[in-house]
Amino acid sequence: MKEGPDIAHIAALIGDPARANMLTALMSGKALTVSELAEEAGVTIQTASSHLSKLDAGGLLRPRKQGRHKYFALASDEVAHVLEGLMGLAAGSGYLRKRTGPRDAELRQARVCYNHLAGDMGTQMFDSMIAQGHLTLDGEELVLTETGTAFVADFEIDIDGLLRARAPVCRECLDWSERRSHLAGSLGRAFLSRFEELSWAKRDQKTRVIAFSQNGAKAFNALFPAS
Amino acid sequence: MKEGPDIAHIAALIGDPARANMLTALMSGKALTVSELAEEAGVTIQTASSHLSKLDAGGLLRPRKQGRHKYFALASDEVAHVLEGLMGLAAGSGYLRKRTGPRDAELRQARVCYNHLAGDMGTQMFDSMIAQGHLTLDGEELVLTETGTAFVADFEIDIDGLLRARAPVCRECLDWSERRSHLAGSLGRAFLSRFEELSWAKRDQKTRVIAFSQNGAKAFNALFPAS
DNA sequence: TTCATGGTTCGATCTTAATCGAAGCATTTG
DNA sequence: CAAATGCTTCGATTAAGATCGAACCATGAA
Repeated sequence: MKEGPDIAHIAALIGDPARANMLTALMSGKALTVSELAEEAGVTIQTASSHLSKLDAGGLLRPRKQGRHKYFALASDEVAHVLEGLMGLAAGSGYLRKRTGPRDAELRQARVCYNHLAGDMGTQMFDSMIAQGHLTLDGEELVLTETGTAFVADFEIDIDGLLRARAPVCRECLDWSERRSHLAGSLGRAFLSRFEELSWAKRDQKTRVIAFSQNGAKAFNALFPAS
Repeated sequence: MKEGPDIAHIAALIGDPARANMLTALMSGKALTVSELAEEAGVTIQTASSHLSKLDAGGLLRPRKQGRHKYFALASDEVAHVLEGLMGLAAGSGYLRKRTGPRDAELRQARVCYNHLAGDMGTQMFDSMIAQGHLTLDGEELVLTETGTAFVADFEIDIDGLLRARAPVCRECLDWSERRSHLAGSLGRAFLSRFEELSWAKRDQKTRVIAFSQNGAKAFNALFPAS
């Protein structure tokens, strides 16, 4: 009589108010730090840490370390889907949660992050490459597919040179404004310098802002269409 | 911080092992009495009664009194849908209550999910109907096409009656074992009872297994060929 | 190096709620 | 009517786990 998945364990994970608040906050799709999630849930950081490791052990979260921060996001669409279903059951009409307020508009749109493109356009490029099948997530590792390699070569980036070098070619980097992934690694850097080479974009050395020309932005959007 | 639907409360309801067992038992679609559910959950009748009134208060159940018996069934397709989703998450993270045995294989192949067909054969039926153009996905919504209506009527299902009723006819339901959609809604239920009517299949009353006869399976495969 | 910051681990406390015995209703049957 | 059955309510016990202070670890900055 006791066959099948242990639904009680998973439901109990979601069933604690503090954890439910955290999960709800993560429904935005953004990754949040431990302290931010503690704040959202209204508990201390120790408590939040304990909750988050439980949620992680239950497979509901996808943690990523970056520097001395630890970011958490929902593990998959399925998790979000179940949470949505639960909200429906809870007879939910409009549930609104405050989003991170808009900061400096230019910095948010496009800026330099370790020599690669970050900000709104960075995440757009990343998402688009995933959607087009140029990049794919193999577990924790980000890999360039066959079509991706062709795509990059077509853009006149010396992909063979990058591959020969020992540095990691593709890396995910979490965006501080968007809280979503963008492309880092040697390929990320190559893309940015190619944009500059083509005069699509120009960096401001003092502010980290990247200014795209009108034509550059148009070309960029053609190459990396937003879904 | 108390605005919006209280997902923690409803998840906590599902999160107790005894209650989860009861809900899982009700996934068969049958209405069960308090004592049967107590047996299923492995608790005394008093305890079961307490659990059931909580589940009812949470809107997860639909109780019906009949003489001195009280029957409980799941409140809606949505509830069943969320439960299946939770099973998917639990199965994905490897939290199985029991290891995969012979019974498990049967469950994967064909089982009852709130009175409709789930498991391998459920997804096969769903995929086949999509492939044949009987069903189509209009955005988020699943709709029965013109040829689909004819197909269903041809199978001697009272489609007009279903359409007149207010309940949703076609719904997607995500399968926890297959991780794919199968057909739910009143049409899904009609199909399963028609299979039983034709003696193609028979449900096991204790488990959720659906056993197809040899001829039944043959006829099923002819009607819903796997791509 | 030292300091500051973000996160984790440990231990003790305390709240919540699951559980069941016993008694109380309600309905059917004899 | 009384007896039997199915379920609910009450109360006391008990076990689980949420919480936070304090100490600790790791990373980045000065």
